[in-house]
Amino acid sequence: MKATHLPKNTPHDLKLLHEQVTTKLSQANYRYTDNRRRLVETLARYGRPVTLPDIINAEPALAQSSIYRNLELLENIGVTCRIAVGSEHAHFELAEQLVGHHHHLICKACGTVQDVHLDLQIESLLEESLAQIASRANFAPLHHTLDLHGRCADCK
Amino acid sequence: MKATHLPKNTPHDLKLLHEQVTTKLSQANYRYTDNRRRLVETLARYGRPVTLPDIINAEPALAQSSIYRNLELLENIGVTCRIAVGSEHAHFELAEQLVGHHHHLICKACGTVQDVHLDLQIESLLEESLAQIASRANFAPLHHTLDLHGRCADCK
DNA sequence: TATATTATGAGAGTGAGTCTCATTATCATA
DNA sequence: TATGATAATGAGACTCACTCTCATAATATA
Repeated sequence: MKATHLPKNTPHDLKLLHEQVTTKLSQANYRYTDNRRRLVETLARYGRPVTLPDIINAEPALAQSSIYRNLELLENIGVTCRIAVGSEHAHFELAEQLVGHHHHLICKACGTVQDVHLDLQIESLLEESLAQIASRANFAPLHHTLDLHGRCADCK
Repeated sequence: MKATHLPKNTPHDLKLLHEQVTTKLSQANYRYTDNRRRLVETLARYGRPVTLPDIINAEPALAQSSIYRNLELLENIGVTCRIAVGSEHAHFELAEQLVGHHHHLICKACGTVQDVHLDLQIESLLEESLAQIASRANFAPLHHTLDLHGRCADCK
């Protein structure tokens, strides 16, 4: 029962991931092409938000335009997620509905983003508090993001 | 003692704000030019993160290149802050050391960003928890950001 | 006032991301 | 397994937020 929300990138997990993506794609009448498999697998292997150069570096055969196109398509069906961390490149990772809710450590120096998990207790307190804030502002909340900015182990 | 961290945009507060900015600028050997005053005042008046078009809309006489240049300069001395919310334009607001620590409600539809404040108790719990996470990851934390994404009162 | 320094604005330049369109791959049905 | 319809791909043109350049203008100090 521990950390079932963490991607482990073992063959078994990859198979499960592919099954989930297959379902989501077919429900939306899309095909799980080789390009899309490689893209999803690359994101799973990195296990953290990556930029387009990161993806191309891992899969040089993929065309830039196809990657962007597929990242958008996959985002629309809840497989992928795009995050803006302020660096020149956007970052992409697997959606929370696949890898679980989490937060980010963002390095101001090298731009690398790392996934972390908040204590469940504080997480629920936080959600409660945010729900209150939202209702006070007449705001319809969808999800929250919590980022810790600083310097990573390599850069500090 | 209530909400002293909130900008109120009254003449008195503006005067105080200008004094603080004057100090910061002169400490860094910069001049508080008319352009910079107008920029700071515009940000104060909006009271929420705004885009470059927003600024030009409020102060059409300011040149685009000067605004960007000054926003960067002001950010470097802790007057201004740039945030990436994922929309096409970056957002800018007064730095937390001037207007206090706060968080954002981000509207997925219109892109507007609104400032909100978290319960002090939860805020400190959160900070504690983040400090733990950081030390575990050997990460040197500087500050955190917490955004609630959804639809604002006008768009929902 | 003279001179050095800083700030400004117009517009050229950069580059991440998007769009186009001709080609290729895949599906459904006979 | 052919055949036509649809979906996906890739190369490169294009967009546009943002940055850079450089000549001019404003300000400070002597």
